[in-house]
Amino acid sequence: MLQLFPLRESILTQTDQPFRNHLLSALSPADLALLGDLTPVDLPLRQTLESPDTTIGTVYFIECGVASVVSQTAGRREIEVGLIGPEGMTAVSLLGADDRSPFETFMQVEGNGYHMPAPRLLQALDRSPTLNHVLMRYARAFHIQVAATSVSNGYAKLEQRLARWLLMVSDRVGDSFHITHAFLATMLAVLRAGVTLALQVLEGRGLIRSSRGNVVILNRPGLIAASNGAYGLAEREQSRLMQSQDS
Amino acid sequence: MLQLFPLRESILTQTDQPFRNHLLSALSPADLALLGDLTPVDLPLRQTLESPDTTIGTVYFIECGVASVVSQTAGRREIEVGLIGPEGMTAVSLLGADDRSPFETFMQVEGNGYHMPAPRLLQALDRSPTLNHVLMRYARAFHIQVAATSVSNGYAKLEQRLARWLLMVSDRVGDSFHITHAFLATMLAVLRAGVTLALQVLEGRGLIRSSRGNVVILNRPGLIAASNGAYGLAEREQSRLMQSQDS
DNA sequence: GCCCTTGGGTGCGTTTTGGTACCAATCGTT
DNA sequence: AACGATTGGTACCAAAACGCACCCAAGGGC
Repeated sequence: MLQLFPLRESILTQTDQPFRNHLLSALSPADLALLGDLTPVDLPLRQTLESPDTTIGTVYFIECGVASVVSQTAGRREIEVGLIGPEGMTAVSLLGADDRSPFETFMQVEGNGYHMPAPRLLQALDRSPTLNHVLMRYARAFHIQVAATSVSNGYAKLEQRLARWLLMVSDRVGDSFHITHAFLATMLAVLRAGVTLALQVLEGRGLIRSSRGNVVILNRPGLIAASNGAYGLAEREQSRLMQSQDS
Repeated sequence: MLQLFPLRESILTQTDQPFRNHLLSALSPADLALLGDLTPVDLPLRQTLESPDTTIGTVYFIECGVASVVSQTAGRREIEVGLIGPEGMTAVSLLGADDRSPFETFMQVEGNGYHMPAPRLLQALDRSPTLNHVLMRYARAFHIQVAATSVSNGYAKLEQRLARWLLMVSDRVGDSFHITHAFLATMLAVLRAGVTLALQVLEGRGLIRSSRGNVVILNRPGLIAASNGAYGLAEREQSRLMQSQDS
């Protein structure tokens, strides 16, 4: 059977890899050397990793935690367009021949990772086709994720979108994590009260457990079913795109 | 003042450029030569340009018309994730180190363009950094457009999303075009009746004129206002990304 | 002309979500 | 222990969208 969640598996399994970040651990020693000094950093809640319309100076590789890529809408509201965890990196713009992004990226679930100067990454990309390939494939997976979010926003009900979001986060940080209803509401661009209701429904079905500021995933297949197809596409594609470099 | 719609302007203005496609007309003679035989093709309504989960064999450069990139959702419904016109090309996946896409691309407003074999494009990309740069910047603009669609799907009302869609199409084919309510409903993943209502509202305000199978944009600034911020971001970014190669 | 297909307009009840407000529970701090 | 801030639960009404169903109108082909 096709392994659909290599991301999830590797996060939950203790490995002897030096890196928990999938990109870093997929790179050859030569490519890692090209990246140079990867500085370890703590990534506390709400820390900004990338500011809108600003030249990107620093690239982050997340080892643990989740960052959200959000758009500021006209009405000052925010909405999430993408989500980054240990499977990826920030600064995907740099892989698209751009030096900035109209979106903001900040930590949604605290953790840690590495960072490095953006120019150094560009230099390394220029010199190593293999590095380029690995990161490019990740960028591709990220773009598909964004498209899948668009689809989800377009036709899925709140409850289904919520289920998808919880699954995506649990893929990246495990089955238990800290998150508030208000934060969730912002990311999904819905009312906080609506999130409360939807969480209660999911909890009523035994799919999750929710206490003050925390969510625990209890029944993953059930949650996937509850997402009604909203969850899955991006994850299959991510898996497909990463396979070539895992083998 | 910053020219926000170079795309639109160049479509409406008769030029002596050999190509109406922005990418092709931005390429140097050397890069064009590298692409080799660009075959002219008519692109009738509903013609498939790219099939989901299938190796991409052909790349299309649209000269006139609009193609939709759509996702097939769980319930067999379709929803648009992106839109391609004379500013761009299909097969953006190829620029992301991928050979396929989970989405389908087909003509939404008929027109014509050029096509070429995908392997030839890959070869050319490999040989010309300048070609690579131009197409990469377009891919970047496209990805931002997809993200903007996600935002629009997430928080905008039907009427605003509709206004955005009409504006995006008019940017690409001019102020009058053929489209049915049912098609619009599918693209926006809403009920056909809802589209009828929303079109009537827009028409009532004198922003458009809608007759059987046709829409005419009458008041562009008004429509932009009606989109309530849903339209604009992707277009500004497109403009920014294309500037470097226009100069 | 006539039929038939396609596209558009409308009505109505239901479901979902938005908007707003207010209260209760929990937590950290003083 | 007391307090304030954060977080979660709930209620109520309005707006929006869904899901049907049904009819009308415009065009095309015969």
